[in-house]
Amino acid sequence: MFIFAENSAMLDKSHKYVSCETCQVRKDSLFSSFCTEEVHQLDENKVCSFYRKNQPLFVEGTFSRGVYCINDGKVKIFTIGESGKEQIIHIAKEGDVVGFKAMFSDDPYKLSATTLEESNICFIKKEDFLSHLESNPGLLQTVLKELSKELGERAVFIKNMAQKSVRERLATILLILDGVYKDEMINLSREDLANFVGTATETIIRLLKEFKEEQLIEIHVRKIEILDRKKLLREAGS
Amino acid sequence: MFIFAENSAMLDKSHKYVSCETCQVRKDSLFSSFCTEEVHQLDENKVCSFYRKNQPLFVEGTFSRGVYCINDGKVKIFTIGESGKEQIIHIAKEGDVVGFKAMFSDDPYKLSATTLEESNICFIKKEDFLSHLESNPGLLQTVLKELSKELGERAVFIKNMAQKSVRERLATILLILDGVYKDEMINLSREDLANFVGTATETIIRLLKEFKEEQLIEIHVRKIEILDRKKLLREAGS
DNA sequence: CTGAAAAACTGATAAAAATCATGTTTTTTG
DNA sequence: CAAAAAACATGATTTTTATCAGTTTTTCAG
Repeated sequence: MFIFAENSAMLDKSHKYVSCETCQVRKDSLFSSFCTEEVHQLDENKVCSFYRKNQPLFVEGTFSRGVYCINDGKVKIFTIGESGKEQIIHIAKEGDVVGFKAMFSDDPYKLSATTLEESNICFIKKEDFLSHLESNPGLLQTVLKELSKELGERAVFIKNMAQKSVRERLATILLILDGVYKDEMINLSREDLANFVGTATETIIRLLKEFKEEQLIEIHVRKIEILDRKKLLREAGS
Repeated sequence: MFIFAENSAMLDKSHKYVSCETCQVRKDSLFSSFCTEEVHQLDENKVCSFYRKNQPLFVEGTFSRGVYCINDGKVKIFTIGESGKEQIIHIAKEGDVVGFKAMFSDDPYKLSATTLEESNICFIKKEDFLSHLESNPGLLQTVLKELSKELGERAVFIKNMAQKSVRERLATILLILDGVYKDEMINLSREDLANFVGTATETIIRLLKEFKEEQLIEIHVRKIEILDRKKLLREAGS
């Protein structure tokens, strides 16, 4: 009975208790510089929730009420085009804080965020986040740095879309995903991959087959294992 | 004689004296919230220079020493791909402050900036800008808002590159340039246009001809006049 | 004012990738 | 557990856009 309960708890993240004090991923999050007192404050005011796969955190066009701190799981950040096709801009993982860019303007979200797998995510109210930002110059510094970093990343993304072939872009994105999924295997649908690379699903399927034949990757049903990072980097053309 | 001198001065921006106090474009710049004292301080420490066409303000890979405030002129912000082809990310105009994103990380510039025409541009040292930022919460607010706005714009740019045809992208970019060049005609080389839209120069030339035949634009040698913004917006597909 | 260089333009061809149609697995769910 | 749905896969075809190889026009320095 207890063994069942334990197993169940291991699979079902909804029962996992998360305190900011002991949260392992906080160490390399926006909140890494927080002192004990601040962590305590964060802990008191946050709301931690379990998200099923494909649950939205926020939707473009709505207004920000706070930020989301991912304790466990993956979240795709995307925008929807005229035709209804998603364009994935970024994939956030454990330790990432999501949705704080929308808080500095009075404009609604320009992007949507949806979980890619079962996730544990804490919500911090806008007012709490902003008050931390005011009282903690370190946090402000980190936020400015992060904004600047993302601006750079998006410029590179634009250049890649403009100048690289689909094959090169897929290689590039696979390497990015390798960093996101770390020791796990990449676990994205072909459609999501296509919406990240900016191409058709069929093209992704064909190219993955090519990469597999060239021993750059291995495919386990739907999960992708990177076999040869060096060659893949060469394929990425940069 | 005097008439000649006057005409010459009107064409030659190098002799135009610019004080922050009277600078017309400061009103809608990052520094719009500055009080008299702050404007005075800005004025004392800035260095105002004349730039010829195609002069670089900064080059990717080098380190930031301060920010550039465009009093008059246009500046392209771009990054260079593997093949040496530029990808233009943004075109800055009078009143824009350029290069401040690179100041919040210790990383080198990820983008380059070069004048597109004769320009008057003031330089503000990193330390001066940062000290203003520290003492003026309004400036910080504006900076955060600007960073957030640009992040949104780049996400839209990525989506456009991924999901729109070259024709739609050209229409989109022409409308953006219409805003940049305001009452003037758009004055960009076909190559720069191609590097902004993310396509080949020949394709741009052919599409401009189409747009001209469809009475959306008029071409005066190299300058482009927008005739029908409404139709162009429809062509842009959003 | 002129000649060389740069930019703009044109047409033909090739390559890349989208689209469409259809079949096969895999996953989800009652 | 079986049926339905969703995701994955493959082949044929079409469209878009890049590339190449020129010509003409414009710009600019001397």
